[in-house]
Amino acid sequence: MSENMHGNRTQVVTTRLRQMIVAGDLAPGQRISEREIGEHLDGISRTPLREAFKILAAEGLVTISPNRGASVTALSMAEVEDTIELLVGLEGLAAEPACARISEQDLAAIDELHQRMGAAYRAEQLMEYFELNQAIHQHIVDAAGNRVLSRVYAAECARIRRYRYAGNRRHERWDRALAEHQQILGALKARNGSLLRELLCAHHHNGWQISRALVEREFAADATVAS
Amino acid sequence: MSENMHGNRTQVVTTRLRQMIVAGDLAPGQRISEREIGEHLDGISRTPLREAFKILAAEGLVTISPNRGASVTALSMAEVEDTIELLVGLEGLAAEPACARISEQDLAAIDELHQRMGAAYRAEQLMEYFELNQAIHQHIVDAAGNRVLSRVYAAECARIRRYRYAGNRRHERWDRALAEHQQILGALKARNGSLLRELLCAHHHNGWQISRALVEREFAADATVAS
DNA sequence: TGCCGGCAGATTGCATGCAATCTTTGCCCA
DNA sequence: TGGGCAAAGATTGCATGCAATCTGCCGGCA
Repeated sequence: MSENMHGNRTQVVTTRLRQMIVAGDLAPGQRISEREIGEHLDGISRTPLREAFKILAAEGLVTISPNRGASVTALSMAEVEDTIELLVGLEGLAAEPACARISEQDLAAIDELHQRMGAAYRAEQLMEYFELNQAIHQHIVDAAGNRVLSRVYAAECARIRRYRYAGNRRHERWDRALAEHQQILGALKARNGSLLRELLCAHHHNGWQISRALVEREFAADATVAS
Repeated sequence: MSENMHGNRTQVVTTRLRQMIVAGDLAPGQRISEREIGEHLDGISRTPLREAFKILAAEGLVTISPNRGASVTALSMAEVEDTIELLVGLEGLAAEPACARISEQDLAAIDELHQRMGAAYRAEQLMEYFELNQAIHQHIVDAAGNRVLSRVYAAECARIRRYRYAGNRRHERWDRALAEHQQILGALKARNGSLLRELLCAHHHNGWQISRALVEREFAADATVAS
């Protein structure tokens, strides 16, 4: 099956490492030894691995220290908050054009995601719920039709994904978040840009208030491990 | 002086290549052969070069095609416009917090940049004027105190720097731009965030109207070369 | 003349070897 | 016993070699 493997080892390991970091399989701050991870990933050699590290470093997912190699980037609380503030701002920028430009087809697609998120909520499937939630927000941003905005939004989401996920472990807020999403969808369908912007902003504000404590606890745990 | 060169070749060539691309020494679309550029840059070997390419690709400055190597990313007009729209949006996001948080020291620093930009205008030094202009906008964004916002803004600026520069070749608008900057500085000093946001938005809108034709001509020229 | 197949040169993708640097261990001495 | 130093082992940084792929050219054929 995998006979012809010339030309995409770097690509493959970059994607796998990115997934592992974003999903939290590798803990923040954890050192990644070239040889060690290489043997763990199909016995890949060091060259494509090193290239993957450089890419992920440019994305902010790993940090490279000279002569000391790569480690999973450990963000500070301040950095996570700055990033979330930016993400909210970006969604705000997307709101008006998204309302103006979104197609019926994309509206239906988001609607379906919303339905599936509701199902995940009822089944109490955390991961599924979380990913659908993220997907909905990404789709709204995409609807604005600005490729660069979409790319930046996706990249910054990935960078802090692990931390936000930690902040969603408790589902106390899920029902309220669902209701807010319902409103958001309504504003989008009504093509009311300014309302959509306010709803999105409030949605994140509410969400972050709850998540924050959990994320802080996560930070404390990481600090313990790291010491 | 440069005896001990172990451990930063990748870093060095990445920086040099980035400068060359951003400044336009390498034309958009131009293929970059590993061996060729390696010999041109101190006879560096291919390994650090390839790592540099991966980094610059992640930044969007070069494009890597499988088995065909790296080339300077050639942006479409739409991509440049999307990026500028995003940059304006980001400045808009920065306006309020910048007004709220900027220190007298940073205000003075921006003021000095503004003075120097005026001097460059009178001396008709295009490059100097352009760079000071960019620096002022970056400082305003930085003043908002959101590191992530600053980083994203800087990265996207770099990506389209070459195109914007092309749009500034004519200095018909320089005097008006200077006057607008004066107003912008005033709003910042008065800590009037909403006014600052509007001024910034109008400033870019005006500027882009003028630049656009020149950038389009540049595109036409590039297309001719590329064909 | 125009098109297609295939061969040769060039180029990229990856593995590996060597040198420089870092880390750890263990010894010596106070 | 504790601190400091040195040497060995481990790890990264880079150069280079080889295999896979691409590009361009040339001859053959319709």
